[in-house]
Amino acid sequence: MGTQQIDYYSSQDKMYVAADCIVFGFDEDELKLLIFKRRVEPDKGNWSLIGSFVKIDEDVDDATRRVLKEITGLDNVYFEQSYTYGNANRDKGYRCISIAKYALIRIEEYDKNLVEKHGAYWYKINELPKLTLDHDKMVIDALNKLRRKARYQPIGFELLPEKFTIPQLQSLYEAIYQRKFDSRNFRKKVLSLKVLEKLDEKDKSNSKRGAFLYKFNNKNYERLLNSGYNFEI
Amino acid sequence: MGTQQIDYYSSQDKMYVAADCIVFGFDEDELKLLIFKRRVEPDKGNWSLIGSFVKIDEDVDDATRRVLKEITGLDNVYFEQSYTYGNANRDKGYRCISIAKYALIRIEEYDKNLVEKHGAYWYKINELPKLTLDHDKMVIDALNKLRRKARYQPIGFELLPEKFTIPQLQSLYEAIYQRKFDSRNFRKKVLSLKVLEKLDEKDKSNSKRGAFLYKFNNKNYERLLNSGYNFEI
DNA sequence: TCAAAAGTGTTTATGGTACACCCATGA
DNA sequence: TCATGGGTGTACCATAAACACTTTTGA
Repeated sequence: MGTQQIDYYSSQDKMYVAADCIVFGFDEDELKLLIFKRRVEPDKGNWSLIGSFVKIDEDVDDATRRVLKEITGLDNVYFEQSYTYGNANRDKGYRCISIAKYALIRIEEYDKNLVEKHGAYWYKINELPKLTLDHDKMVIDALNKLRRKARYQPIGFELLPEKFTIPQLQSLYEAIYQRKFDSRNFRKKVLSLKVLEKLDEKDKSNSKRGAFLYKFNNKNYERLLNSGYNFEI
Repeated sequence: MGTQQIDYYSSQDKMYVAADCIVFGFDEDELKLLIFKRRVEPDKGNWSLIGSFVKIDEDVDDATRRVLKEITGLDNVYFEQSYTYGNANRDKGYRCISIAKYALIRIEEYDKNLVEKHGAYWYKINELPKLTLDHDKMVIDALNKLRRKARYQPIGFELLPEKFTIPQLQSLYEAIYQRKFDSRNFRKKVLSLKVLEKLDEKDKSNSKRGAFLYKFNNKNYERLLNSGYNFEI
């Protein structure tokens, strides 16, 4: 805050602040979004992102972690801040500012029991139903942020299992950018970054021959980031 | 907001929301930041960004415009959202969430009378004093956002007068990125974008020979953006 | 006439892009 | 044996980077 300290909030009206989460996952070569069918009014039956009001003594990031934990059962979910939506009339009936965060989760780690409990479903990113309020825009914005970020940080790894194959990594990037890449050029590029460690195991779930598994080398990644680079696939 | 509608705000405590502005300007080959010496408690005498609480029925962007208008006397100042700062203890005594915006203004258009009125000063970006609270971090984050954005949008034009020379444009980019560029390569690059229109006038304020003035061609810029590009100087 | 900034071209290096075939294996 | 996905190398082109001298003109 700056120089002004006028009490604008002396009226009865309350300013609500919500941490809303755009939860991306990757599964079966598809980028997916976790959304919820509202089971209470207002807007019962409509699809929505998940979120929660931020408590008065709670960091916004902690509110985000709380929401993600409740929904996915996971601690330490990767998330980044997207935009903050502050139009006075964006919500119905009350003033609510939404601080949007996008999260990336490995679908196979996701606790499936939580789905039914919360009325949650994974939708393919290009088959989404209409969402409530301005949530459609929030998804578009988050996806654009993800795409932009994935260009200069190998963020995509957050969406893959710990061990993954290069064809898997490629199909993830194809899902994020919604276009095909040449497999020779893709492989050349990601290997040139030297952040992948080849393992002795193969994953044979997709082919008879099997594809070598790799894991992500965090130490080399740090080095890469500090030297400043650009993914540019 | 998502599925939860619990009333976390039933206590006396209020959640404040502020629109805080990181105002960049360009002058005499230097990138500058507009900051304020607080003349009231708390934190009297400390340097601070400018901001205001968001009114209950006011869009956050409108609050930003209100602040910028009051400080600079200008309508239609260019601004972008930076981060939202939501730590519970980031402000003193009360809970305040800060939605940070960075603004770019042409210093010569700035109404100098407003400086004294608000206790405002332009500081060179690399000679800033310590700012109050987390405002130092807000400036660093905003500067990084500006740098990143300037790579894929010719955002720098917002900081220059309507008519400007190529050496001026270069020194702006040198101020933003804090490094030198080769003048031949810089000129080649910006002219290749075809968003500059050469005028018949010269600016002789910096040399006897004078440098041709250019203006920014908005139509070509739109075309450029839609075709997707990357400034990459 | 000279100091100081404006303006101009070419060469080299790097990295992106396009492109087609062989390999391994389980069914 | 064959269908399927995994894996490899090369040639070309576009663009970034490095680099030095001439021009203009007011003082």
